[in-house]
Amino acid sequence: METPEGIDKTSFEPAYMQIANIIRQRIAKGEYRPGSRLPSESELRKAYNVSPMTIRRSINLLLDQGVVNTIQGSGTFVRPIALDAVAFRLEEFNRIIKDAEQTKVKLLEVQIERADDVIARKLGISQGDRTVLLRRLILHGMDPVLYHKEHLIYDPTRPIVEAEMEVTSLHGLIHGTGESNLKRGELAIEAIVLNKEEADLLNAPEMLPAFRLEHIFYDFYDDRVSWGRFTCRGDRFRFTTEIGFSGKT
Amino acid sequence: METPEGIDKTSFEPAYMQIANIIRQRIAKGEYRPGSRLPSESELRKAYNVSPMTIRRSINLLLDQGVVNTIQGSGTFVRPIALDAVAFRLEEFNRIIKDAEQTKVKLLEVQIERADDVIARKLGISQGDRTVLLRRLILHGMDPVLYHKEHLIYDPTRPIVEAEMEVTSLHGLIHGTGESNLKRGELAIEAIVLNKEEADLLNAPEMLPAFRLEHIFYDFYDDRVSWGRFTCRGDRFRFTTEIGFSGKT
DNA sequence: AAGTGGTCTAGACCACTAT
DNA sequence: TAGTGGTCTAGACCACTTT
Repeated sequence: METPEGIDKTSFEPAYMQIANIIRQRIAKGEYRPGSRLPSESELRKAYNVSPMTIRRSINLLLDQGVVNTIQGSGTFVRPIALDAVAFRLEEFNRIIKDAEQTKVKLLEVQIERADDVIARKLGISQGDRTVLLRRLILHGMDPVLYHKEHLIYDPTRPIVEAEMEVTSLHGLIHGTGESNLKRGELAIEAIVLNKEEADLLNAPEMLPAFRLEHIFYDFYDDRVSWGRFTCRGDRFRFTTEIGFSGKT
Repeated sequence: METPEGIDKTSFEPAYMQIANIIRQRIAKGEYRPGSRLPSESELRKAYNVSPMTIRRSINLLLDQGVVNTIQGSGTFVRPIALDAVAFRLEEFNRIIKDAEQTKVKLLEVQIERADDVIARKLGISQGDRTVLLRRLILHGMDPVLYHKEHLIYDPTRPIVEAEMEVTSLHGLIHGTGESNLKRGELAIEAIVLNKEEADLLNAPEMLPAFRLEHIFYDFYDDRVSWGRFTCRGDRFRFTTEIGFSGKT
């Protein structure tokens, strides 16, 4: 039995969130151990003096966050930390850009180019078809941090300037502002060493370890629109994340 | 106004999930466009003939999945795809291991070692303190795919075998089975080139681009327990993910 | 049979936004 | 002021697991 732990019903923070946070903190403190069963929903309901649906939402929150596991008819269990739950977010990657005033995008090249075999295959078009080649350098202060090379399928009905604004305006793409004609995308991160072109632009030694983020975007007809790659120095960047029970949201 | 779109209340799939899926499919079809407003909750409630809480759960689901955005008092809006929502999951990394029968873990070394300056700093102990060094090779068939080097803080009250089983049993760690004394961890992915030790073990050329996954784990006293790194060939592995509206869950 | 999680109802009240 | 999302109640019924 729990002490009717005080949740503040007048607070800005909704009850279900307060309860979820309290439970998470109790796990972090070691009161509820990984692998063990939480008090049942009806016990929790009495302890916090709320309705079933509210306790349900708390548990659902913790479930979504991967903090607990539920087995119907059996109970709710604290989930031990596991590597297969780990996710690396691209936010980190974007902090470079988010900086705003410090960050400038330099357009190195905009050009119509005939697709070679690689580009044709990646974009699902025929060799020799026209594409728009875009090359950009993202600078942080005077420092080049990100090199972006992208091929758009050339659409004669859409002027290049507009295509550039809409599809590849970095800010829009990264932070998802405004309307978009893109339905979905596929992304991949590779470990590489810089080639000469990339090394020159990033002001780095050739053969330096680096990350390459490859992307393909599709429109609402499921046709490919763009293929491209971001490259960044491996010695100036790492993807980081945390798992487990840290107390707060 | 919507046609009272049929949701099957006798189905295995709960109503709130059916509705969320229908809405997601409508977005994928282009019926609801990115940036535009969804029908209001009361409209949806009438259209699907369910109670407010049920429609609420559907919207909450889509919210959690990053499919929509809500603005109180204004409406629910379809979220344009954005790179800052992208997450790369380590599942991919683990598929290598999950394969089970094909996969074998070869323990190369277990040894007590005095901490040098790097290890001491990483584990928050003093130089010269004892640690347990573990070196493992994960093989897929005959093929070495992953090299793991880990340092545990030496705990004289816990025999090495047990420490090895508990803290670093790879299966437990990765899939989160059983009980665990680990509270949280910090992880980072670096782009590197293989050093001689790694190249030899992974049967790869030195200087090959590679990923390194560094990890630190903490116990419930917030003391560091283990520091280690997984290394894998960059030419045999990439992290992949998708964003956007693909229709299904 | 008793206890557990899972879904759902039909309202209520509140906070916020648009007009 | 009317419409929107956000929270919450107090029950009901179901499916499942444990004993």
